[in-house]
Amino acid sequence: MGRNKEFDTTVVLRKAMEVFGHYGYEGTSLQILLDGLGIARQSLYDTYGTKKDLFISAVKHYTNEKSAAVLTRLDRSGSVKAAVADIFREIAAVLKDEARRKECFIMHSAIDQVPHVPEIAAFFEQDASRLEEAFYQALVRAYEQGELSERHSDLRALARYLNHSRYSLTQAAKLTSDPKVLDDIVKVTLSALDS
Amino acid sequence: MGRNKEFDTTVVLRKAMEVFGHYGYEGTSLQILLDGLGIARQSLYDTYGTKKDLFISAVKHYTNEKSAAVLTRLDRSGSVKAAVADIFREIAAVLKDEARRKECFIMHSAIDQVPHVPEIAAFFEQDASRLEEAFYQALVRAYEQGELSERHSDLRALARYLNHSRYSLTQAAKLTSDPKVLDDIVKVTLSALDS
DNA sequence: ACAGTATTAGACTGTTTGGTCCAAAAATGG
DNA sequence: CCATTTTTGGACCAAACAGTCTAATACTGT
Repeated sequence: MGRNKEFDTTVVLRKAMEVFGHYGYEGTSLQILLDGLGIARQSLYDTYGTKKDLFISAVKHYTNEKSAAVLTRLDRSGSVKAAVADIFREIAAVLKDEARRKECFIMHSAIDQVPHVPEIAAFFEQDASRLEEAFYQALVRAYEQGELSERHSDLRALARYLNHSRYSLTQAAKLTSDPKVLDDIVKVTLSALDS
Repeated sequence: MGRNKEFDTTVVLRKAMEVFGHYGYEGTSLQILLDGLGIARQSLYDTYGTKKDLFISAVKHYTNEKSAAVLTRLDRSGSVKAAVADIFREIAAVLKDEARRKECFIMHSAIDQVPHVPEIAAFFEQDASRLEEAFYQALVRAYEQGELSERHSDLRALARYLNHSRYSLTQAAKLTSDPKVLDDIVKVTLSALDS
């Protein structure tokens, strides 16, 4: 019994990503936040807790979603190089889409808060090691399948590089609105796997 | 005549980079800023103007310094690949140095402000195109010197990639304190120039 | 000594901040 | 109808904010 929630909490969470991504965590005043979410002050506090709580929830939700997509693709059998190419081209596609790119910028605000919010620091550390390991295992499989040449001696370094490059594309997107630049960066990034 | 300035304005500017780099632009209160700079409130306003003015000055000073170093190395005759390797290994060295890395993080705060401070946006746009062009010209020379193989057909893309990678290393440093990870990323990044 | 400038600490101001509280309206299931 | 819950807007608060101003002190070249 009682009234039902009127808004979809994950839809609002997505709006929070956009707002925090645009203004940064500290740059987002409560008023800006509420305007962006389209809900009332009390609804925010009842549903998500404080501004910081909402921020952490949004960061985690965003990261989990993106990481899950990467893990899924890497776990598919078949060409690993094709899977990695898929992953990066998908990221580029999102960053070139005026509507979908907005929420990605919460990543930038989140990295900003790493030194000040231990919970976010710990979360990113765990996520990064999980992803690095997934890339590494995929690269081992690629090697066994004969997809890599003797040029790729250090698969650990390659795994770290791929995971880092994933994040850094968002930064590039914030600095340029030219889709060609993003495509160029992805193209050269992927060439690290060429023979 | 009259009393002389007691503090070196570029030394204080460097401290500003560290403070803004650590707390972000919005996250830096005037009190934190003054404590970090070690000067009085009035000295700040007399010497640099408002908080935003100081921030812009610090960003420009940092960027100009780093860009000049890159341009100098690229303009040297001799191996271009060696010059590029030098540039990236120097960046990694700074980011691994607990003392020198701090001021680099102002870059992150600066990118944060790109959508909100037109002066910074314009400045970065100009700086990026200048650097991209320098990398491109260097790569053309490398090609003419026989340093590149037929694998490197798109020198424009390679130039954009190198310039982007330069920035992105700072982001990587903010996410990990493991120097090995930075070395790995640099190693693979440079392998984009291998035959 | 003197005029000019720099430095400092602190008072002060009007605004904005994140967060709480309240009360009334609206929806829900029993 | 009724108890329960959500939603909403606005009142409210103490704290923090950026920036200005003042007044006293310290240094400098003439």
